[in-house]
Amino acid sequence: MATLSPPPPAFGLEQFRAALPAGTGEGRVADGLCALGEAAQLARGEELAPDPETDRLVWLASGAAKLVARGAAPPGAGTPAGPPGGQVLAFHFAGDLVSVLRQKDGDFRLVALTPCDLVIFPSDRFLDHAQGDPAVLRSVLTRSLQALHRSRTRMMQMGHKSAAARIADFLVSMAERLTGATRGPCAFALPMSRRDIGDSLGLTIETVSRQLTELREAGLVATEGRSKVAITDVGALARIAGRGGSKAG
Amino acid sequence: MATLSPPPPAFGLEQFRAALPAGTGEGRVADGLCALGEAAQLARGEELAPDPETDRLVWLASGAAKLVARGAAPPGAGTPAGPPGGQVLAFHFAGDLVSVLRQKDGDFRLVALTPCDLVIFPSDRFLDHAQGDPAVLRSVLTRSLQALHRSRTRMMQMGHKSAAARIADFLVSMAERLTGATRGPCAFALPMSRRDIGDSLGLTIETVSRQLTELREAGLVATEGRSKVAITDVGALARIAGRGGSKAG
DNA sequence: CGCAGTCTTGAGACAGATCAACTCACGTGG
DNA sequence: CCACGTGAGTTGATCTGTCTCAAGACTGCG
Repeated sequence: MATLSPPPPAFGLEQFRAALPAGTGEGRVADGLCALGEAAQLARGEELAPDPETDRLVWLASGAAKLVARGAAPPGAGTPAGPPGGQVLAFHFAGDLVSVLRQKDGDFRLVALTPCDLVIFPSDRFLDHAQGDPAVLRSVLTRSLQALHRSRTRMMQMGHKSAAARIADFLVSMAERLTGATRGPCAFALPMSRRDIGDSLGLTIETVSRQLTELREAGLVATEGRSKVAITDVGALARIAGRGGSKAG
Repeated sequence: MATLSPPPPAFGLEQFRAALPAGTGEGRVADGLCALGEAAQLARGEELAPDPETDRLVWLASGAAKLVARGAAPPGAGTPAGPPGGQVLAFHFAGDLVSVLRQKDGDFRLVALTPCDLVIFPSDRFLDHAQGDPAVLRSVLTRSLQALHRSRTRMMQMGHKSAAARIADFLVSMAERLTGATRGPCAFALPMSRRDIGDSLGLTIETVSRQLTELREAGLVATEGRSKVAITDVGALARIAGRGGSKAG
Protein backbone atom coordinates (compact mmCIF):
# COMPACT_ATOMS: atom_id res chain seq x y z
CA MET A 1 0.00 0.00 0.00
CA ALA A 2 1.13 3.51 -0.66
CA THR A 3 2.16 5.24 2.53
CA LEU A 4 0.36 8.55 2.68
CA SER A 5 2.43 11.09 4.49
CA PRO A 6 0.49 13.75 6.38
CA PRO A 7 3.21 14.57 8.92
CA PRO A 8 6.16 15.21 6.57
CA PRO A 9 5.45 18.48 4.75
CA ALA A 10 4.55 16.88 1.45
CA PHE A 11 7.92 16.14 -0.03
CA GLY A 12 7.88 16.59 -3.75
CA LEU A 13 5.28 19.33 -3.95
CA GLU A 14 7.84 22.07 -3.99
CA GLN A 15 9.65 20.32 -6.79
CA PHE A 16 6.40 20.00 -8.64
CA ARG A 17 5.78 23.71 -8.32
CA ALA A 18 9.26 24.44 -9.57
CA ALA A 19 8.52 22.40 -12.67
CA LEU A 20 5.40 24.33 -13.54
CA PRO A 21 5.67 26.73 -16.45
CA ALA A 22 7.44 29.90 -15.39
CA GLY A 23 5.01 32.27 -17.07
CA THR A 24 2.27 31.17 -14.73
CA GLY A 25 2.38 34.38 -12.72
CA GLU A 26 2.54 34.59 -8.95
CA GLY A 27 1.67 30.98 -8.42
CA ARG A 28 -1.84 31.30 -7.09
CA VAL A 29 -2.96 28.56 -9.38
CA ALA A 30 0.15 26.59 -8.56
CA ASP A 31 -0.78 26.78 -4.89
CA GLY A 32 -4.23 25.54 -5.75
CA LEU A 33 -2.81 22.64 -7.66
CA CYS A 34 -0.46 21.73 -4.87
CA ALA A 35 -3.38 21.75 -2.47
CA LEU A 36 -5.03 19.11 -4.64
CA GLY A 37 -2.03 16.84 -4.70
CA GLU A 38 -1.53 14.04 -2.25
CA ALA A 39 2.04 13.13 -1.54
CA ALA A 40 2.87 9.45 -1.23
CA GLN A 41 5.83 7.15 -1.06
CA LEU A 42 6.26 3.74 -2.57
CA ALA A 43 8.87 1.21 -1.55
CA ARG A 44 10.62 -0.90 -4.14
CA GLY A 45 8.11 -3.27 -5.72
CA GLU A 46 5.14 -1.50 -4.19
CA GLU A 47 2.24 -0.55 -6.36
CA LEU A 48 0.19 2.62 -6.44
CA ALA A 49 -3.11 1.72 -4.80
CA PRO A 50 -5.49 1.34 -7.74
CA ASP A 51 -8.49 3.58 -7.92
CA PRO A 52 -11.35 2.14 -9.98
CA GLU A 53 -13.24 5.42 -10.06
CA THR A 54 -11.04 8.29 -11.14
CA ASP A 55 -8.33 8.94 -13.68
CA ARG A 56 -5.25 10.35 -12.05
CA LEU A 57 -2.21 12.32 -12.96
CA VAL A 58 0.82 11.26 -11.00
CA TRP A 59 3.88 13.42 -10.68
CA LEU A 60 7.01 11.41 -9.98
CA ALA A 61 9.17 13.54 -7.69
CA SER A 62 11.92 10.98 -7.31
CA GLY A 63 12.64 7.33 -8.04
CA ALA A 64 11.72 5.11 -10.95
CA ALA A 65 8.54 3.25 -11.76
CA LYS A 66 6.98 1.10 -14.44
CA LEU A 67 3.50 1.34 -15.87
CA VAL A 68 2.14 -2.17 -16.37
CA ALA A 69 -1.04 -3.51 -17.88
CA ARG A 70 -3.40 -6.01 -16.30
CA GLY A 71 -2.31 -9.33 -14.93
CA ALA A 72 0.93 -8.59 -13.16
CA ALA A 73 0.90 -10.15 -9.74
CA PRO A 74 2.11 -8.14 -6.77
CA PRO A 75 5.71 -8.97 -5.96
CA GLY A 76 6.04 -11.91 -3.64
CA ALA A 77 2.75 -13.41 -4.71
CA GLY A 78 2.25 -16.40 -6.97
CA THR A 79 1.73 -16.25 -10.75
CA PRO A 80 5.42 -16.57 -11.60
CA ALA A 81 4.94 -16.09 -15.32
CA GLY A 82 2.56 -18.73 -16.61
CA PRO A 83 0.51 -16.30 -18.71
CA PRO A 84 2.31 -13.31 -20.20
CA GLY A 85 2.28 -11.92 -16.69
CA GLY A 86 2.15 -8.15 -16.91
CA GLN A 87 3.05 -6.20 -19.97
CA VAL A 88 5.26 -3.20 -19.25
CA LEU A 89 3.95 -0.18 -21.14
CA ALA A 90 6.47 2.42 -20.08
CA PHE A 91 9.13 3.34 -17.59
CA HIS A 92 8.98 6.61 -15.71
CA PHE A 93 11.54 8.59 -13.81
CA ALA A 94 11.82 11.64 -11.57
CA GLY A 95 10.11 14.62 -13.17
CA ASP A 96 7.65 12.64 -15.26
CA LEU A 97 3.95 13.36 -15.16
CA VAL A 98 2.19 10.06 -15.65
CA SER A 99 -1.39 9.65 -16.72
CA VAL A 100 -2.91 6.68 -14.87
CA LEU A 101 -6.38 5.92 -16.13
CA ARG A 102 -9.04 4.41 -13.95
CA GLN A 103 -9.17 0.64 -13.92
CA LYS A 104 -12.32 0.50 -15.96
CA ASP A 105 -10.48 1.76 -19.02
CA GLY A 106 -8.03 -1.16 -18.94
CA ASP A 107 -6.43 -1.14 -15.56
CA PHE A 108 -2.91 0.07 -15.75
CA ARG A 109 -0.83 0.04 -12.61
CA LEU A 110 2.14 2.05 -11.51
CA VAL A 111 4.74 -0.10 -9.78
CA ALA A 112 7.82 1.31 -8.07
CA LEU A 113 11.16 0.02 -9.29
CA THR A 114 13.00 2.02 -6.65
CA PRO A 115 11.69 3.89 -3.64
CA CYS A 116 9.53 6.67 -5.06
CA ASP A 117 8.20 10.00 -3.91
CA LEU A 118 5.15 10.99 -5.82
CA VAL A 119 2.27 13.44 -5.91
CA ILE A 120 -1.15 12.17 -6.92
CA PHE A 121 -3.77 14.39 -8.54
CA PRO A 122 -7.30 13.42 -9.42
CA SER A 123 -7.28 14.07 -13.12
CA ASP A 124 -10.56 15.93 -13.37
CA ARG A 125 -10.00 18.19 -10.39
CA PHE A 126 -6.47 18.91 -11.54
CA LEU A 127 -7.83 20.04 -14.88
CA ASP A 128 -10.59 22.06 -13.24
CA HIS A 129 -7.96 24.02 -11.38
CA ALA A 130 -5.57 24.14 -14.29
CA GLN A 131 -8.30 25.81 -16.33
CA GLY A 132 -7.67 28.83 -14.15
CA ASP A 133 -4.26 29.07 -15.73
CA PRO A 134 -4.23 28.24 -19.43
CA ALA A 135 -0.45 28.21 -19.39
CA VAL A 136 -0.47 25.21 -17.09
CA LEU A 137 -3.16 23.47 -19.08
CA ARG A 138 -1.26 24.10 -22.26
CA SER A 139 1.92 22.84 -20.69
CA VAL A 140 0.22 19.60 -19.78
CA LEU A 141 -1.26 19.36 -23.26
CA THR A 142 2.11 19.92 -24.88
CA ARG A 143 3.60 17.21 -22.68
CA SER A 144 0.83 14.88 -23.71
CA LEU A 145 1.27 15.54 -27.39
CA GLN A 146 4.97 14.92 -27.03
CA ALA A 147 4.29 11.73 -25.11
CA LEU A 148 1.93 10.69 -27.90
CA HIS A 149 4.57 11.48 -30.46
CA ARG A 150 7.14 9.44 -28.56
CA SER A 151 4.72 6.59 -28.13
CA ARG A 152 3.97 6.59 -31.86
CA THR A 153 7.62 6.65 -32.72
CA ARG A 154 8.23 3.76 -30.37
CA MET A 155 5.30 1.89 -31.79
CA MET A 156 6.67 2.35 -35.26
CA GLN A 157 10.00 0.97 -34.09
CA MET A 158 8.43 -1.96 -32.32
CA GLY A 159 6.69 -2.81 -35.54
CA HIS A 160 9.66 -3.95 -37.50
CA LYS A 161 12.94 -3.67 -35.68
CA SER A 162 15.35 -6.41 -34.76
CA ALA A 163 16.04 -7.42 -31.20
CA ALA A 164 19.46 -5.76 -31.42
CA ALA A 165 17.91 -2.47 -32.53
CA ARG A 166 15.35 -2.59 -29.76
CA ILE A 167 17.92 -3.21 -27.06
CA ALA A 168 20.17 -0.50 -28.45
CA ASP A 169 17.26 1.90 -28.57
CA PHE A 170 16.33 1.01 -25.03
CA LEU A 171 19.83 1.69 -23.78
CA VAL A 172 20.08 4.98 -25.65
CA SER A 173 16.74 6.01 -24.25
CA MET A 174 17.81 5.12 -20.72
CA ALA A 175 21.10 6.96 -21.14
CA GLU A 176 19.22 10.07 -22.19
CA ARG A 177 16.69 9.90 -19.41
CA LEU A 178 19.01 8.87 -16.59
CA THR A 179 22.15 10.83 -17.43
CA GLY A 180 21.11 13.25 -20.15
CA ALA A 181 23.83 11.94 -22.44
CA THR A 182 23.01 11.67 -26.14
CA ARG A 183 26.50 10.74 -27.34
CA GLY A 184 29.88 9.74 -26.05
CA PRO A 185 30.34 7.44 -23.07
CA CYS A 186 28.12 7.25 -20.02
CA ALA A 187 27.27 4.95 -17.16
CA PHE A 188 24.20 4.32 -15.03
CA ALA A 189 22.32 1.70 -13.08
CA LEU A 190 19.22 0.17 -14.60
CA PRO A 191 16.48 0.10 -11.99
CA MET A 192 14.49 -2.60 -13.78
CA SER A 193 15.01 -6.33 -14.25
CA ARG A 194 15.74 -8.13 -17.50
CA ARG A 195 12.18 -9.35 -17.43
CA ASP A 196 10.87 -5.80 -17.27
CA ILE A 197 13.10 -4.81 -20.15
CA GLY A 198 11.95 -7.75 -22.20
CA ASP A 199 8.30 -7.11 -21.41
CA SER A 200 8.58 -3.50 -22.46
CA LEU A 201 10.33 -4.41 -25.70
CA GLY A 202 8.34 -7.47 -26.64
CA LEU A 203 11.32 -9.78 -26.19
CA THR A 204 12.10 -12.68 -23.88
CA ILE A 205 14.61 -12.38 -21.06
CA GLU A 206 16.86 -14.82 -22.91
CA THR A 207 16.94 -12.63 -25.97
CA VAL A 208 17.60 -9.54 -23.87
CA SER A 209 20.47 -11.33 -22.20
CA ARG A 210 21.91 -12.55 -25.49
CA GLN A 211 21.76 -9.12 -27.08
CA LEU A 212 23.47 -7.55 -24.09
CA THR A 213 26.16 -10.19 -24.35
CA GLU A 214 26.71 -9.38 -28.01
CA LEU A 215 26.95 -5.67 -27.29
CA ARG A 216 29.40 -6.50 -24.52
CA GLU A 217 31.51 -8.64 -26.84
CA ALA A 218 31.40 -5.87 -29.44
CA GLY A 219 32.83 -3.55 -26.82
CA LEU A 220 29.87 -1.20 -26.98
CA VAL A 221 28.73 -1.69 -23.42
CA ALA A 222 30.16 -3.04 -20.20
CA THR A 223 28.10 -4.43 -17.38
CA GLU A 224 28.80 -4.89 -13.71
CA GLY A 225 26.59 -6.86 -11.41
CA ARG A 226 22.94 -7.01 -12.31
CA SER A 227 22.16 -3.41 -12.97
CA LYS A 228 25.22 -1.30 -13.66
CA VAL A 229 25.78 -0.46 -17.33
CA ALA A 230 28.53 1.54 -18.98
CA ILE A 231 28.05 2.63 -22.56
CA THR A 232 31.19 3.20 -24.60
CA ASP A 233 29.55 5.39 -27.20
CA VAL A 234 25.89 6.35 -27.08
CA GLY A 235 26.09 7.56 -30.67
CA ALA A 236 27.19 4.16 -31.89
CA LEU A 237 24.29 2.52 -30.06
CA ALA A 238 21.92 5.09 -31.53
CA ARG A 239 23.11 4.09 -34.96
CA ILE A 240 22.39 0.43 -34.23
CA ALA A 241 19.01 1.48 -32.94
CA GLY A 242 18.30 3.12 -36.27
CA ARG A 243 18.14 6.60 -34.79
CA GLY A 244 19.87 9.74 -35.93
CA GLY A 245 22.16 9.89 -38.98
CA SER A 246 21.42 6.36 -40.05
CA LYS A 247 21.86 7.34 -43.69
CA ALA A 248 23.92 4.45 -44.95
CA GLY A 249 26.07 4.40 -41.98
CA MET B 1 -0.64 19.43 -53.59
CA ALA B 2 -3.51 20.29 -51.31
CA THR B 3 -6.09 22.37 -53.04
CA LEU B 4 -6.87 25.37 -50.87
CA SER B 5 -10.43 26.44 -51.34
CA PRO B 6 -11.18 30.12 -50.80
CA PRO B 7 -14.30 30.32 -53.01
CA PRO B 8 -16.32 27.40 -51.58
CA PRO B 9 -17.55 28.45 -48.14
CA ALA B 10 -15.07 26.35 -46.20
CA PHE B 11 -16.67 22.96 -46.22
CA GLY B 12 -15.96 21.15 -43.01
CA LEU B 13 -15.73 24.12 -40.70
CA GLU B 14 -19.34 23.93 -39.68
CA GLN B 15 -18.88 20.29 -38.85
CA PHE B 16 -15.82 21.17 -36.86
CA ARG B 17 -17.79 23.73 -34.88
CA ALA B 18 -20.47 21.19 -34.23
CA ALA B 19 -17.90 18.87 -32.76
CA LEU B 20 -16.60 21.41 -30.28
CA PRO B 21 -17.57 20.88 -26.66
CA ALA B 22 -21.11 22.04 -26.12
CA GLY B 23 -20.41 23.89 -22.91
CA THR B 24 -18.24 26.37 -24.73
CA GLY B 25 -20.83 29.12 -24.53
CA GLU B 26 -22.05 31.23 -27.41
CA GLY B 27 -19.27 30.20 -29.73
CA ARG B 28 -17.20 33.36 -29.81
CA VAL B 29 -14.08 31.30 -29.29
CA ALA B 30 -15.36 28.74 -31.74
CA ASP B 31 -15.69 31.48 -34.32
CA GLY B 32 -12.14 32.55 -33.61
CA LEU B 33 -10.91 29.02 -34.06
CA CYS B 34 -12.78 28.61 -37.30
CA ALA B 35 -11.23 31.81 -38.54
CA LEU B 36 -7.83 30.24 -37.94
CA GLY B 37 -8.61 27.10 -39.84
CA GLU B 38 -7.86 26.67 -43.51
CA ALA B 39 -10.07 24.30 -45.38
CA ALA B 40 -8.43 22.01 -47.90
CA GLN B 41 -9.19 19.00 -50.02
CA LEU B 42 -6.97 16.08 -50.86
CA ALA B 43 -7.50 13.66 -53.70
CA ARG B 44 -6.81 9.97 -53.27
CA GLY B 45 -3.06 9.50 -52.79
CA GLU B 46 -2.41 13.19 -52.31
CA GLU B 47 -0.35 14.33 -49.40
CA LEU B 48 -0.87 17.27 -47.08
CA ALA B 49 1.73 19.83 -48.14
CA PRO B 50 4.44 19.52 -45.53
CA ASP B 51 5.27 22.53 -43.43
CA PRO B 52 8.79 22.46 -42.00
CA GLU B 53 8.13 25.32 -39.65
CA THR B 54 4.98 24.80 -37.64
CA ASP B 55 3.22 21.99 -35.85
CA ARG B 56 -0.34 21.64 -37.05
CA LEU B 57 -3.59 20.23 -35.87
CA VAL B 58 -5.64 18.81 -38.70
CA TRP B 59 -9.33 18.16 -38.41
CA LEU B 60 -10.53 15.48 -40.79
CA ALA B 61 -14.03 16.47 -41.89
CA SER B 62 -14.52 13.56 -44.26
CA GLY B 63 -12.57 10.77 -45.91
CA ALA B 64 -9.74 8.57 -44.69
CA ALA B 65 -6.02 9.22 -44.39
CA LYS B 66 -2.85 7.62 -43.16
CA LEU B 67 -0.11 9.20 -41.10
CA VAL B 68 3.25 7.99 -42.40
CA ALA B 69 6.80 8.52 -41.26
CA ARG B 70 9.68 9.63 -43.46
CA GLY B 71 10.70 7.86 -46.61
CA ALA B 72 7.44 7.03 -48.32
CA ALA B 73 7.54 8.08 -51.92
CA PRO B 74 4.56 9.89 -53.40
CA PRO B 75 2.26 7.51 -55.25
CA GLY B 76 3.27 7.02 -58.85
CA ALA B 77 6.90 7.82 -58.18
CA GLY B 78 9.77 5.36 -57.95
CA THR B 79 11.04 3.77 -54.74
CA PRO B 80 8.83 0.68 -54.98
CA ALA B 81 9.87 -0.73 -51.65
CA GLY B 82 13.62 -1.18 -51.60
CA PRO B 83 14.11 0.39 -48.19
CA PRO B 84 11.35 -0.07 -45.62
CA GLY B 85 9.45 2.52 -47.66
CA GLY B 86 7.23 4.50 -45.34
CA GLN B 87 6.07 3.28 -42.00
CA VAL B 88 2.38 3.84 -41.37
CA LEU B 89 1.85 5.19 -37.89
CA ALA B 90 -1.90 5.48 -37.83
CA PHE B 91 -5.04 5.62 -39.89
CA HIS B 92 -7.49 8.45 -39.47
CA PHE B 93 -11.10 8.89 -40.40
CA ALA B 94 -13.79 11.57 -40.50
CA GLY B 95 -14.03 13.34 -37.16
CA ASP B 96 -10.45 12.73 -36.07
CA LEU B 97 -8.22 15.57 -34.92
CA VAL B 98 -4.70 14.70 -36.01
CA SER B 99 -1.56 16.22 -34.59
CA VAL B 100 0.97 16.65 -37.41
CA LEU B 101 4.30 17.80 -36.07
CA ARG B 102 6.68 19.93 -38.07
CA GLN B 103 9.16 18.07 -40.20
CA LYS B 104 12.07 18.89 -37.96
CA ASP B 105 10.68 16.62 -35.26
CA GLY B 106 10.70 13.61 -37.53
CA ASP B 107 8.62 14.51 -40.52
CA PHE B 108 5.31 12.76 -40.46
CA ARG B 109 3.05 13.12 -43.43
CA LEU B 110 -0.66 12.87 -43.83
CA VAL B 111 -1.62 11.04 -47.02
CA ALA B 112 -5.19 10.74 -48.26
CA LEU B 113 -6.51 7.22 -48.78
CA THR B 114 -9.77 8.54 -50.14
CA PRO B 115 -10.76 12.06 -51.15
CA CYS B 116 -10.60 14.12 -47.97
CA ASP B 117 -12.02 17.35 -46.67
CA LEU B 118 -9.93 18.79 -43.91
CA VAL B 119 -9.35 21.86 -41.80
CA ILE B 120 -5.80 22.83 -40.97
CA PHE B 121 -4.84 24.77 -37.84
CA PRO B 122 -1.42 26.03 -36.90
CA SER B 123 -0.91 24.28 -33.60
CA ASP B 124 0.39 27.24 -31.61
CA ARG B 125 -2.18 29.74 -32.80
CA PHE B 126 -4.93 27.22 -32.27
CA LEU B 127 -3.82 26.78 -28.70
CA ASP B 128 -3.44 30.53 -28.21
CA HIS B 129 -7.07 30.95 -29.15
CA ALA B 130 -8.19 27.87 -27.33
CA GLN B 131 -6.72 29.34 -24.14
CA GLY B 132 -9.61 31.78 -24.28
CA ASP B 133 -11.89 28.84 -23.67
CA PRO B 134 -10.52 26.28 -21.23
CA ALA B 135 -13.29 23.88 -22.15
CA VAL B 136 -11.94 23.63 -25.68
CA LEU B 137 -8.38 23.26 -24.48
CA ARG B 138 -9.45 20.60 -22.07
CA SER B 139 -11.37 18.79 -24.76
CA VAL B 140 -8.27 18.69 -26.92
CA LEU B 141 -6.21 17.53 -23.96
CA THR B 142 -8.65 14.76 -23.18
CA ARG B 143 -8.57 13.63 -26.78
CA SER B 144 -4.80 13.60 -26.65
CA LEU B 145 -4.67 11.57 -23.48
CA GLN B 146 -7.06 9.07 -25.01
CA ALA B 147 -4.98 8.93 -28.15
CA LEU B 148 -1.94 8.33 -25.99
CA HIS B 149 -3.76 5.59 -24.17
CA ARG B 150 -4.75 3.96 -27.44
CA SER B 151 -1.26 4.29 -28.78
CA ARG B 152 0.19 2.67 -25.67
CA THR B 153 -2.28 -0.15 -25.84
CA ARG B 154 -1.44 -0.71 -29.48
CA MET B 155 2.25 -0.56 -28.71
CA MET B 156 1.81 -3.19 -26.08
CA GLN B 157 0.05 -5.40 -28.59
CA MET B 158 2.65 -4.83 -31.25
CA GLY B 159 5.24 -5.95 -28.77
CA HIS B 160 4.36 -9.58 -28.57
CA LYS B 161 1.39 -10.58 -30.60
CA SER B 162 1.21 -13.03 -33.44
CA ALA B 163 0.41 -12.00 -36.99
CA ALA B 164 -3.05 -13.54 -36.63
CA ALA B 165 -3.77 -11.50 -33.51
CA ARG B 166 -2.57 -8.30 -35.16
CA ILE B 167 -4.73 -8.79 -38.24
CA ALA B 168 -7.72 -9.69 -36.11
CA ASP B 169 -7.16 -6.62 -33.96
CA PHE B 170 -6.82 -4.46 -37.02
CA LEU B 171 -10.10 -5.73 -38.44
CA VAL B 172 -11.91 -5.28 -35.14
CA SER B 173 -10.55 -1.78 -34.87
CA MET B 174 -11.64 -0.93 -38.40
CA ALA B 175 -15.08 -2.40 -37.79
CA GLU B 176 -15.46 -0.19 -34.74
CA ARG B 177 -14.27 2.96 -36.45
CA LEU B 178 -16.00 2.49 -39.79
CA THR B 179 -19.30 0.95 -38.72
CA GLY B 180 -19.42 1.31 -34.96
CA ALA B 181 -19.93 -2.42 -34.54
CA THR B 182 -18.22 -4.10 -31.59
CA ARG B 183 -19.80 -7.51 -32.00
CA GLY B 184 -21.93 -9.50 -34.36
CA PRO B 185 -21.54 -9.31 -38.14
CA CYS B 186 -20.63 -6.25 -40.14
CA ALA B 187 -19.25 -5.23 -43.51
CA PHE B 188 -17.22 -2.34 -44.83
CA ALA B 189 -14.65 -1.34 -47.42
CA LEU B 190 -11.03 -0.94 -46.37
CA PRO B 191 -9.70 2.28 -47.82
CA MET B 192 -6.07 1.20 -47.53
CA SER B 193 -3.93 -1.31 -49.41
CA ARG B 194 -2.45 -4.53 -48.04
CA ARG B 195 0.88 -2.78 -47.98
CA ASP B 196 -0.51 -0.01 -45.77
CA ILE B 197 -2.02 -2.60 -43.46
CA GLY B 198 1.25 -4.48 -43.26
CA ASP B 199 3.25 -1.32 -42.68
CA SER B 200 0.98 -0.25 -39.86
CA LEU B 201 1.14 -3.67 -38.23
CA GLY B 202 4.80 -4.42 -38.76
CA LEU B 203 4.03 -7.30 -41.11
CA THR B 204 4.75 -7.98 -44.78
CA ILE B 205 2.04 -7.91 -47.42
CA GLU B 206 2.47 -11.63 -47.89
CA THR B 207 1.78 -12.32 -44.24
CA VAL B 208 -1.23 -10.01 -44.29
CA SER B 209 -2.56 -11.86 -47.28
CA ARG B 210 -1.95 -15.27 -45.74
CA GLN B 211 -3.66 -14.32 -42.49
CA LEU B 212 -6.67 -12.97 -44.35
CA THR B 213 -6.82 -16.21 -46.29
CA GLU B 214 -6.80 -18.21 -43.07
CA LEU B 215 -9.56 -16.09 -41.56
CA ARG B 216 -11.51 -16.57 -44.78
CA GLU B 217 -11.04 -20.33 -44.68
CA ALA B 218 -12.08 -20.32 -41.04
CA GLY B 219 -15.29 -18.61 -42.09
CA LEU B 220 -14.63 -15.57 -39.93
CA VAL B 221 -14.43 -13.07 -42.75
CA ALA B 222 -15.40 -12.88 -46.37
CA THR B 223 -13.76 -10.63 -48.92
CA GLU B 224 -14.89 -9.25 -52.21
CA GLY B 225 -12.59 -7.53 -54.63
CA ARG B 226 -9.63 -5.74 -53.11
CA SER B 227 -11.25 -3.76 -50.38
CA LYS B 228 -14.64 -5.08 -49.36
CA VAL B 229 -14.65 -7.08 -46.14
CA ALA B 230 -17.49 -8.79 -44.32
CA ILE B 231 -16.93 -9.95 -40.77
CA THR B 232 -19.02 -12.87 -39.58
CA ASP B 233 -18.57 -12.15 -35.90
CA VAL B 234 -16.60 -9.20 -34.58
CA GLY B 235 -16.59 -10.73 -31.12
CA ALA B 236 -14.86 -13.87 -32.37
CA LEU B 237 -12.21 -11.77 -34.06
CA ALA B 238 -11.78 -9.74 -30.90
CA ARG B 239 -11.10 -12.97 -29.05
CA ILE B 240 -8.41 -13.94 -31.55
CA ALA B 241 -6.98 -10.45 -31.16
CA GLY B 242 -6.64 -11.06 -27.45
CA ARG B 243 -9.20 -8.45 -26.55
CA GLY B 244 -12.17 -8.87 -24.32
CA GLY B 245 -12.97 -12.12 -22.48
CA SER B 246 -9.80 -13.87 -23.46
CA LYS B 247 -9.65 -15.71 -20.15
CA ALA B 248 -8.66 -19.20 -21.23
CA GLY B 249 -10.93 -18.92 -24.07
C1' DC C 1 -9.41 -6.32 -74.58
C1' DG C 2 -5.00 -5.98 -72.82
C1' DC C 3 -1.89 -3.98 -69.57
C1' DA C 4 -0.03 -2.83 -64.88
C1' DG C 5 -0.18 -3.24 -60.50
C1' DT C 6 -2.15 -5.61 -56.47
C1' DC C 7 -2.97 -9.59 -54.37
C1' DT C 8 -2.30 -14.53 -53.58
C1' DT C 9 0.30 -18.70 -53.13
C1' DG C 10 4.52 -21.56 -52.59
C1' DA C 11 9.41 -23.06 -50.99
C1' DG C 12 13.32 -21.99 -48.38
C1' DA C 13 16.03 -19.10 -44.91
C1' DC C 14 16.56 -16.88 -40.49
C1' DA C 15 15.42 -14.47 -36.19
C1' DG C 16 13.57 -15.05 -31.98
C1' DA C 17 10.84 -18.15 -28.84
C1' DT C 18 10.95 -22.14 -26.10
C1' DC C 19 12.83 -25.70 -23.19
C1' DA C 20 16.53 -26.92 -20.24
C1' DA C 21 20.82 -26.60 -17.65
C1' DC C 22 24.15 -24.05 -15.59
C1' DT C 23 26.45 -19.87 -13.25
C1' DC C 24 26.60 -16.02 -10.74
C1' DA C 25 25.13 -12.06 -7.76
C1' DC C 26 23.32 -10.65 -3.71
C1' DG C 27 21.15 -11.20 0.68
C1' DT C 28 21.10 -14.38 4.88
C1' DG C 29 22.56 -16.89 8.56
C1' DG C 30 26.13 -19.14 10.84
C1' DC D 1 33.85 -12.67 8.02
C1' DC D 2 32.80 -16.31 5.26
C1' DA D 3 29.59 -20.20 3.79
C1' DC D 4 25.16 -20.92 1.90
C1' DG D 5 20.81 -20.63 -0.73
C1' DT D 6 17.64 -18.44 -3.68
C1' DG D 7 16.44 -16.23 -7.52
C1' DA D 8 18.26 -13.50 -11.44
C1' DG D 9 20.94 -13.93 -15.23
C1' DT D 10 23.51 -16.43 -18.78
C1' DT D 11 24.27 -19.92 -22.20
C1' DG D 12 23.09 -23.79 -25.32
C1' DA D 13 19.99 -26.77 -28.48
C1' DT D 14 15.94 -27.00 -30.88
C1' DC D 15 11.60 -25.44 -32.93
C1' DT D 16 8.20 -22.33 -34.71
C1' DG D 17 6.60 -18.17 -37.09
C1' DT D 18 7.51 -14.69 -40.08
C1' DC D 19 10.36 -12.74 -43.73
C1' DT D 20 12.44 -13.33 -48.17
C1' DC D 21 12.57 -14.63 -52.81
C1' DA D 22 9.92 -16.21 -56.72
C1' DA D 23 6.06 -17.25 -59.56
C1' DG D 24 1.40 -17.09 -60.67
C1' DA D 25 -3.72 -15.20 -60.57
C1' DC D 26 -6.84 -11.67 -60.22
C1' DT D 27 -8.68 -6.70 -60.15
C1' DG D 28 -9.42 -2.60 -62.01
C1' DC D 29 -8.02 0.62 -65.41
C1' DG D 30 -7.13 2.63 -69.87
